[in-house]
Amino acid sequence: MADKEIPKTYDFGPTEERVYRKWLDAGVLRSMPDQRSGRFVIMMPLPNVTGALHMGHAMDNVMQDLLTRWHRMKGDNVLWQPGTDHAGIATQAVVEKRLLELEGKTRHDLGREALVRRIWEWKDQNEARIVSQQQRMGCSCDWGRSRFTMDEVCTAAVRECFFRLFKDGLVYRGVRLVNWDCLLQTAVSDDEIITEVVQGHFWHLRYPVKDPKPGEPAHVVVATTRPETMLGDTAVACHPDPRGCLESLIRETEEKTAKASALDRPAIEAELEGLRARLRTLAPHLEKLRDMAKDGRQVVLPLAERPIPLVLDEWAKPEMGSGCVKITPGHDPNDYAVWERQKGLIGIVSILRPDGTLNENAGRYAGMDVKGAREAVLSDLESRSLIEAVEDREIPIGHSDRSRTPIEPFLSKQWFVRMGDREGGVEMAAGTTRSFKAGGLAQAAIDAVVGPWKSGSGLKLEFHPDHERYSGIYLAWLKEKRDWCISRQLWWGHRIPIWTASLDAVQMGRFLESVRSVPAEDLYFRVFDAEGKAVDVSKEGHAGEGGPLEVQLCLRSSEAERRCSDLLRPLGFVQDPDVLDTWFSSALWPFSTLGWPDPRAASVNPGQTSLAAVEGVQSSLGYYYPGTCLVTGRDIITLWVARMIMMGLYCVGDLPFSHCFIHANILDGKGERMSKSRGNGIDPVDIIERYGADAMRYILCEMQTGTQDIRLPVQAVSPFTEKLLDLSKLKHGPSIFTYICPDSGKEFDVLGTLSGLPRATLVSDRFEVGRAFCTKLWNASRFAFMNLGEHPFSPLEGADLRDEDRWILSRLARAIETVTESLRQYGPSVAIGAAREFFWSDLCDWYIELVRPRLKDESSAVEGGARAARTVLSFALDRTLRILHPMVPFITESLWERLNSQAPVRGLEEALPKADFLVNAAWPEPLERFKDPAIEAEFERLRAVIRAIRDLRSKHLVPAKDRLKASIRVRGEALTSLKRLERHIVSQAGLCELRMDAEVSSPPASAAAVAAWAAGPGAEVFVEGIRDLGQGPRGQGPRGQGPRSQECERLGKQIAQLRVKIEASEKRLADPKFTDRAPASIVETERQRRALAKGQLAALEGQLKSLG
RNA sequence: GGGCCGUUAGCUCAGCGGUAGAGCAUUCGCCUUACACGCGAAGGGUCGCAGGUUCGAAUCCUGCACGGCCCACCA
Repeated sequence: MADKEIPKTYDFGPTEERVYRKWLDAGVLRSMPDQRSGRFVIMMPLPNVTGALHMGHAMDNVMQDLLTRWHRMKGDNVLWQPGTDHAGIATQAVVEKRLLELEGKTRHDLGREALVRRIWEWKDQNEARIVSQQQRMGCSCDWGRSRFTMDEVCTAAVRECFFRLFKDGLVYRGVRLVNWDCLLQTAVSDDEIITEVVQGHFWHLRYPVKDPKPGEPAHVVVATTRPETMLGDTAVACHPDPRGCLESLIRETEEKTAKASALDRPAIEAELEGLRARLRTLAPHLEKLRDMAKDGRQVVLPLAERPIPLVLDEWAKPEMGSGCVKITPGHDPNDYAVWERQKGLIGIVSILRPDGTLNENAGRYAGMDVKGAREAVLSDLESRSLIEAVEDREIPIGHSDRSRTPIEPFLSKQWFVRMGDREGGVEMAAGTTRSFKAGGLAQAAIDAVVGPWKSGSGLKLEFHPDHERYSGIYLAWLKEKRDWCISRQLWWGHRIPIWTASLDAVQMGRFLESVRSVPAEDLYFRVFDAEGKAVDVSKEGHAGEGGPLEVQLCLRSSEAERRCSDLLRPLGFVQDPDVLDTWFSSALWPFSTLGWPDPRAASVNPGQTSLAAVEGVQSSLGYYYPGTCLVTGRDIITLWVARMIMMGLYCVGDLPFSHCFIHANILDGKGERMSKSRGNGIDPVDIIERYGADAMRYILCEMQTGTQDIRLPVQAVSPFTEKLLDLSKLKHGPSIFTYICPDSGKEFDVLGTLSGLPRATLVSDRFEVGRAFCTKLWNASRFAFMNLGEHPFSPLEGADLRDEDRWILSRLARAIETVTESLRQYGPSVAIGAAREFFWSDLCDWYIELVRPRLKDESSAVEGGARAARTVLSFALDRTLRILHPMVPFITESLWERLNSQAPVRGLEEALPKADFLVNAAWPEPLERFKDPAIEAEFERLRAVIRAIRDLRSKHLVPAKDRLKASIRVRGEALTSLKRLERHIVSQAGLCELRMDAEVSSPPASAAAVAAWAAGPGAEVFVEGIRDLGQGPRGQGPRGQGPRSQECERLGKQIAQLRVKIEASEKRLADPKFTDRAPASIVETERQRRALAKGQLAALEGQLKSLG
């Protein structure tokens, strides 16, 4: 390929497209089980089909691609499983919202089937966009295995898993207080709630005592932030021992006071005083109430005019409010707990309908929404003088993450997975060769991290890069072992495979009869009586004689469902209308995608890779499970990681992955988390279009330094001026999503949703650096291509290598080692830093400059100079492209093509195996034998000497073309070494003459010679023939002083610094505590340091003197 | 309220017991035929504050301030 064909700048756009297409066409990204034992399996954290990807996803995807590409090059059989998540609630919410906005319809206008069809259409559009974003980033997943959580194969896994859980008694239905989203009308999990603080009030209400006896209070005061819930009150509680409770609190606080710092003391003392006052004034009152409660007395619930009991419960805190608390079990989780303790004494009332309006239990307030009811209740209480006081207060209120509406605690029937331990334990992976016993599901996931347990294949779960920290988050969540509410009252998702019917004795008989004809493994059922107690119908006399019984029947598969439908329909069985929590199907992702429970029967989409075992090839499940690594952000540890581990162990009997790499979150310039809805989210495609995919990947790798979240200052491209505007410094328009362009004064929008305003693209100029790197790589390669000629390979012998060749090979060996080791330790930043350092600072800045003369001078080819230089250069470029490929795959692959065409055979002593594609070329072996600390030290000195001369040139404003005379005073081994490398000093420092000797004297002062201290003890550099500083070509220095006085000032400063250093050093060395206690090596370095500093001081003083 | 994390050069971050580092930005000089998305050189930090441990602390311990995250929650 001729030089002219290489363009001067790297055009990333077309290259990226072409290279990615090439990988796809060649099928190099496909995975297939084979004989290799080295495997690397990553399950992509499935993006939600609803959202387009942002920078956070880009980080996640690039980290996975980095590891995937590295392992592919290492020769592992690699599977990166891509796919998307149906994201039940989020997706349905978006589609419903659009339906309402665009067509003015609700989901009920459409009906279940039609809505679900709409959502499928929506999913198809979005999925395509996500896949295209990932491909543009360079994700090397196996697209031939792409899955969606509602694919047939995933659905089959969901049913199988649910069936097993149900049969094992780990799934149950119960009436519980759940978090209710009144807009979407579904239960949501704790994890889907975000707390927002709002300004609210704290109302103190009076509840009249029913038939007060003499000496008893006429009313009890309770306080609430939600007065409308009083309609659902079923009791008022006070503490069983208010005095004792207060006294022990006072004791605790006294202890705290004793330990408190002076700063905290006043606050604690005030608290203490408050408690003492309560003990004096309130305790007697509370004790009276306690006695009344013991006596079974009641209060009258105002407005409802319903008597409710006064009960004793420790939930009532004597130190707070009035000391009494209203109990609303149907609408408050704490009160619900009180109800569970006191079921015999108090009732439970729900006053809410699923849509958030009040129901008939609310009497005349029925039909009002929460807000309206609150106003009405307050005004009615007010008119009866039942409000004792109102305080302003900030109240944290849980909001649904999806609908942004306040969450109501709501009593409803839901399905749960039992997380806690069970007597006798739980059989994990029952019926398989990997089965084992665990205390419970959560405990199994805990055992995976701590304790002696190991999986059948010897695995434990390990977090990176900070196991201690991240396993802590994981364990803390799991230890609560809270049951997992898996039902959602949505239409989009996996429908719960349970059919229920209420059967009388006769029907039960018919049911049991017909079920007998169904294979036992197809279904499982449980029977409950009216109280929800399990009934064993196999026993005589339990088949519904006492009234109708509820049958919960689980059908194992869609075939079983088809087979049984004729049997069940006549008996009135109906399928549960709810769907499963999205995380239920995501929890199965690591094996549902591989065809569990039966890869042979797993159906895949047309054109996709079969999961079944075929001739000579294992099934995908058998080969790729257990997988290797999960890459994700911190917030997913509890939501997803823990659940995958549990389900992997429960269903398959081994860990879905044994490494969990937690990467940083991306924040904006203000330190806020990046997200589309906040208007600070960057679309990776915008970055790719502006800077290139490799530039983006380069920066993302560089930013992944450890556990620290990363700030990425965000700029808007002004739609008016095209200039980059720093978002954190801009003034907002009327909305927080609009900004004012400072140059034009016009307003723009960053979301693209505010009609009428031009939208600004969000980018970040941090990516400039990545683009610059790619350009540099392009140009260095271009230099190589221009100088390699049609380079035929012939083996090198040791004698062919010159000093600079040996040096760069040693540096290369080190770089390969560091990059490999850093990748192994999940340290992308260190890896890319080492690769960059080698490539830019060693290869480009020095090696290429040093061999330039050899490459230009064909005559030196006779002695092997040019040939060796070309061999080493092509080899170094080959290795550089390899170690960079996982980070910047596109540009390296395209350069690889060119390198292959120009120097198809590369190597040093022997030819290396050829590789047509870099994507699956071998990862570089360590070059142990080329490591040479001695030559590296020599080059360190060489570079220091050259820099010293360049410094002098720069200070004295010597034009680049002027050749100077220099001399170096140096002795011993350093002299020998520098003599050997003399030609490099001459060429790199721009000299015409160089003298080096132990006895070189400084040139006469009249020649305005200057000395500089160079690297290592005892090397002084003098340059002759430069202008006196007082008569520099410009006359004036940058600060308006003469260069001479400026230089004097600089020298003076350095001398002062050195003196301080020497003084400190001497003080330390004079201290026997240091010389006795510190290790000898440290003391020795300190001595050397002092000697060095003294030498430098002498040199600098000499210099200052020569300046006059 | 409980827990976790952070605070190092103007910015973004490394370093985590032995002389304060990188990239960007800044200043100065260069269009030296691979590269001005570049080359050469320079300046810039009492490592949030206060104590303690140590011969020695950015690094370990304690407290405080500020910022962030997670969990629980004030009825």
